[in-house]
Amino acid sequence: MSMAPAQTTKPDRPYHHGDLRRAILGAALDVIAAEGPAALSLRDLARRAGVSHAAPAHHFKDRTGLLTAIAAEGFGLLAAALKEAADLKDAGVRYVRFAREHPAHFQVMFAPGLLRADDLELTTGRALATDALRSAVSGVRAEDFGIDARLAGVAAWSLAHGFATLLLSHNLDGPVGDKDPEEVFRTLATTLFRRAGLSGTHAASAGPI
Amino acid sequence: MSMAPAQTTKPDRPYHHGDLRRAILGAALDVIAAEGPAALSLRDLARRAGVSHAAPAHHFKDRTGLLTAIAAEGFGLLAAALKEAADLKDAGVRYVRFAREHPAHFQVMFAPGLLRADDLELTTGRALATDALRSAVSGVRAEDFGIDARLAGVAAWSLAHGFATLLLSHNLDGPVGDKDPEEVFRTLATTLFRRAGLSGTHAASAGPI
DNA sequence: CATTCGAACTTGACACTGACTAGATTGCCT
DNA sequence: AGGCAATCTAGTCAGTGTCAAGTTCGAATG
Repeated sequence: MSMAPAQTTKPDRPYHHGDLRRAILGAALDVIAAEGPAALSLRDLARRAGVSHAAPAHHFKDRTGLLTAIAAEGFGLLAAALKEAADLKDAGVRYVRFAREHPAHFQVMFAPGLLRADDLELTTGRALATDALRSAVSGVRAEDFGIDARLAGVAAWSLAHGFATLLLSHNLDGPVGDKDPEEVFRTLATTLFRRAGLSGTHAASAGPI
Repeated sequence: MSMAPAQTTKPDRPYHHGDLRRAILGAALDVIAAEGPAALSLRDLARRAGVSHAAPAHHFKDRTGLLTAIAAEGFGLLAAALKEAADLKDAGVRYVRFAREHPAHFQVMFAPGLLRADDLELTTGRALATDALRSAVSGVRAEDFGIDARLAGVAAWSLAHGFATLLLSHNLDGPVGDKDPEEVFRTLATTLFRRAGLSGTHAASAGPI
């Protein structure tokens, strides 16, 4: 939201913006959160930052590059959030919280058609996040669940991802109402995973990471 | 571009295309399934159908109208598929199958930023689908599940939607591998919902949360 | 301190897109 | 047949992403 159009009398950023990359990213996140990735325009972002229309292209090669940078940053943030999860259920709650706190990142992260799939920062960020997710699942023992632990991870991920996605697309406004979504999800996950032996209480032997 | 005789070579569609609306829809579904909704261009669709660049605008007012029509059609198809579900788990399997068989519809249906929210066909289609989903959940009894039946619906929908979404975005290529996704989901749903009393058969009641 | 050098940014241009308008063509209906 | 409404064409306008070439500035180098 930087309101400074750099209108002269700005000795520290007369020509160079100073932190244009961050300014563009921030504006892009605002637009995406409000109107979706489709409504994003590089020229509009440049206008908001008070720079010329082609300035963004110097920091992000093109539109896809900007989206890819956002997705990579999102995976990094998600990995950091998941890394501190106590157990699988907590990881799910953190997943939902991440989607609510960073809706723009979340949307872009799972829109592969908008990203440069072979980007280095993106792939490493994604690897970090999947590692964090995998370690959260590591506390699950196959005999407790009845199926492959990998499948338990798929189940947990699907539940959290579906809940987060439906939440962001306003498809749960009715059922969830004004209740705290994270609390609703916690109830859901507890009920579904409890009797399946995934409550995480007795699986403390396998620490995180 | 094209000179005088233009398309010709098509005796059965000299001036009027015959079924341009369906042709545009079909081409749009192909493009979306292959490259996502962002890569969709009305002019490109017109080119594929061999008509002028403004012809699609008569059938769908604008780009948003086209996407909205696709979403409405998708909700209708989904409602039809869910209506024949035997129980909640079967409904989930059908949900996943729908996403795999109609990936373009599925993507657009849950991208509210691309749609005209107050469109009549869209809202009625969505109502049909949610009714079908609700009736699939109606077999669930609260005392069997430990929580509100409405929340059971949210859980089931989240699981199926998350699985389908991750599948379409190629995030489950590793875990699922070459196995049949619907079979994997059936296993997942069975394991998660069995002990929670949602298998479709009556299950033993148990203590609350 | 002066020079150079490269990164950050600007300017200008091109092809493309969605949206709008007016007009041409066609099939259908009475 | 005549007319009418749906269908499609053709032209235009503003907006967009991207490329190429210039311009400005900070900082390292001599």
